[in-house]
Amino acid sequence: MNPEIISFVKDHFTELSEPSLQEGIASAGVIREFKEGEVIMNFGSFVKGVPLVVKGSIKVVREDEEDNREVLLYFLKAGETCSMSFSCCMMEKRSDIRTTAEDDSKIIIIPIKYANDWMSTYPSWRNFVMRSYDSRMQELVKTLDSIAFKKMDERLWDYLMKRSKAHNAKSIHSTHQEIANDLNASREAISRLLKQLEKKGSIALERNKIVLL
Amino acid sequence: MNPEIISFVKDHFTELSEPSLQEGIASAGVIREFKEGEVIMNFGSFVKGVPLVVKGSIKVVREDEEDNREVLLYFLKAGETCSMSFSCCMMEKRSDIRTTAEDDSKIIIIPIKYANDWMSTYPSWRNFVMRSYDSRMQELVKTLDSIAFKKMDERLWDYLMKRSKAHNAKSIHSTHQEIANDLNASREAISRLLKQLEKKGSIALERNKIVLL
DNA sequence: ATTTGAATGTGATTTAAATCACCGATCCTA
DNA sequence: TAGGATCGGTGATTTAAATCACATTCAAAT
Repeated sequence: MNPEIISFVKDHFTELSEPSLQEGIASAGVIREFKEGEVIMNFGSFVKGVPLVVKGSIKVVREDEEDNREVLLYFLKAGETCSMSFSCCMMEKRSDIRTTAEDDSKIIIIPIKYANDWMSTYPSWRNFVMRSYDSRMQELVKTLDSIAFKKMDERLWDYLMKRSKAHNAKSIHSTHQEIANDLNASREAISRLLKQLEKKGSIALERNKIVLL
Repeated sequence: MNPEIISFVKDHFTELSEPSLQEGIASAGVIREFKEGEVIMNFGSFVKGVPLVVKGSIKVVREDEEDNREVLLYFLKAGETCSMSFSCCMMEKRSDIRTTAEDDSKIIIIPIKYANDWMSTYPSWRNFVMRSYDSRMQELVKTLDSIAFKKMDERLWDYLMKRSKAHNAKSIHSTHQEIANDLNASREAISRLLKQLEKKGSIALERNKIVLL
């Protein structure tokens, strides 16, 4: 039983307000920390538990079956959980996603057994899980929209906004190539569009860094 | 209490095997039928219950916020449920999708209250719901992959396969324009690609109809 | 301080698909 | 059966982005 966990839950998961559930999380949960860039879970690995993010920002991507190209699914920040992982461990199947820490991050891992039991015992847990499924689903559909309908310039802008939100900072630390990968675009196209944004005065470009204005 | 429902459940939802759950579904559920092309649920409407598909094929699409373009999300067939609807009614919010009957279809509607209660009482129901969330999620991600990585010819072929599977038939009854809408492409492009497929001997083209060979 | 490799900038070319502009064929209905 | 509407076919043009081919800039290591 880890009292630190209780305060994390109170801070970031207000919905999970039953004291006995909070105690359950504090007893069953394990805190894990990841450095920026560190891979939390890779393709093909078994998921040992449900992750509750308490600090930082997690990037969730999926790898294409044929090629080894990636699709960015979404970012997770404090107060959120990964529904994909959730269903993975419910179904006891291998992960088809990869999660990496975008920033230094802290996560509470809830072993499957508890996550599952609580679905019947705690309405608030059940609700939390359902709500989280729902919002992940919404995210996915929005991403779909975006890829289907929008042109690169708008997608890039949306992406910069999303990342800035996930980090809660106005500067984004990565190379044009990395951004191009996330958007499934060419590095040149991204460089040119970023230049345009810079000319418009929306951003400032530095090496390995983009500052939103 | 409707004995017809029990047999539908036994036939198509084998996972839901507890007799008391089956009886619950038979008591609480309402059978609704829809003709081909009929709109089952529209954008913005409140979702009154969870739909279990027992016959036919349901098309689930989402409308873009800005333009009024549509994205095809997936097809549902007998034995499946719409997670989107599920979360909609759990959250008691308006639908952001539209579902239409692709074929003449039959659906059992489970009122929210029961669908929700059963989450705690019946592990098999809970599992069914979770599994369904999972597979819808998978579908979405696959669609995402497809839009992000594949070229029109391949997407078209996948689409034809998917529709043929959903209908369980080797002929597809729609116009090139309708297919173009689903794939978010131009009618001309689809016509040309279909012609190519015909030349390769994969399909035969008729007015309003495509036959897979 | 010089090298070396990664990050970025930029022009030229190619490509998939959208768009535009029209055609004829087929169906429906008055 | 005549006439409009819908469906499908096809060429020409335009467009967004990928790709190719470099040049430049920067930062860190030798």
